[in-house]
Amino acid sequence: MKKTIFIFSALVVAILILFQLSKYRIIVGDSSTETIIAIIAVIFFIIGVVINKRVLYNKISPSQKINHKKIKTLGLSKREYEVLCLIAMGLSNREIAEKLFVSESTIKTHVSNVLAKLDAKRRTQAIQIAKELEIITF
Amino acid sequence: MKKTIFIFSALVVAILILFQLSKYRIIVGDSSTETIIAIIAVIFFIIGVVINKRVLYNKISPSQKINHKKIKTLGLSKREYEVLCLIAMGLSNREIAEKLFVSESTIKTHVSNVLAKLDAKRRTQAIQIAKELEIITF
DNA sequence: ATAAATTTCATACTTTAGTATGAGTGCCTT
DNA sequence: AAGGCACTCATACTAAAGTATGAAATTTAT
Repeated sequence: MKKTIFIFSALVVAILILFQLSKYRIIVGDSSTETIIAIIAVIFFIIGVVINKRVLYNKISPSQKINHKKIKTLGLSKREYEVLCLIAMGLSNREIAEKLFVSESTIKTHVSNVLAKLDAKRRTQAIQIAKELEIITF
Repeated sequence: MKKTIFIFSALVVAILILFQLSKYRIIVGDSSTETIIAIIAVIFFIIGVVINKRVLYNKISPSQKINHKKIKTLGLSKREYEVLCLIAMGLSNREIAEKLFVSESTIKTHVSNVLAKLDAKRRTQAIQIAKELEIITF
């Protein structure tokens, strides 16, 4: 947020400088009006692109970012969340167990807890719910 | 593609008209230079935003659109694809059966076919693969 | 340091999921 | 009309997934 304010302030200053510069040059007459207008046009075109990219990025990115607060609200532990991510990657309980160097029954316990906390009946439903809650990415 | 060409042509024409107009007005002197520069700046700013939005849209949208060609390539039938979508929504075989008014064994057959065609071992893996192949949306 | 939470594991069981096989029906195409 | 394809269904399995309970070890917090 601080970055945005800084960038916008810098932009405003740049614009003011540009206007003064263009005014001075026109009066002095050491450059043609068309050139100055063209430069301003290009600069504002670029500003438009940059600002729009920033706005669109903020619109799109939230759905791709993980909501850490919600994970805490749900009471998901570190390990449980880890298991949830591996479920979403399409791994079986055995594969998850091997990946985390624990027994399959441990994973089953974690999965059961995850399902209960997400209020899901199946792991496929858990994936769907976790996605809607923005606690996992795709 | 035709639309893009048309819009760009229209933009170029608009720009040319603007330049001529500004030149004329400056000579005639019925408007201040700052005003004209400001108008041009605003217009180019808007053009920058619009063009950037168009470019970004084309970059983002492909990942959100369904690749119908790939569905055909995989040999997925209408019904099988339907079942795949319901799997991705987190439904169980029984729930899918109820939703499509067929028996659970029918769904099992479809699921088996889907898994074979997607080269998946589990339904969760099928979701992941289908997503990567861009045949389902999230 | 002690309580609370997390992680681990096991056993026993129930429920889904997934496979294999065979078969009937309807639709479209050649 | 006959063959191919998609859809349907059933039976009989095997393999996972998920539940319940209890318990020990470890970590974290108060």
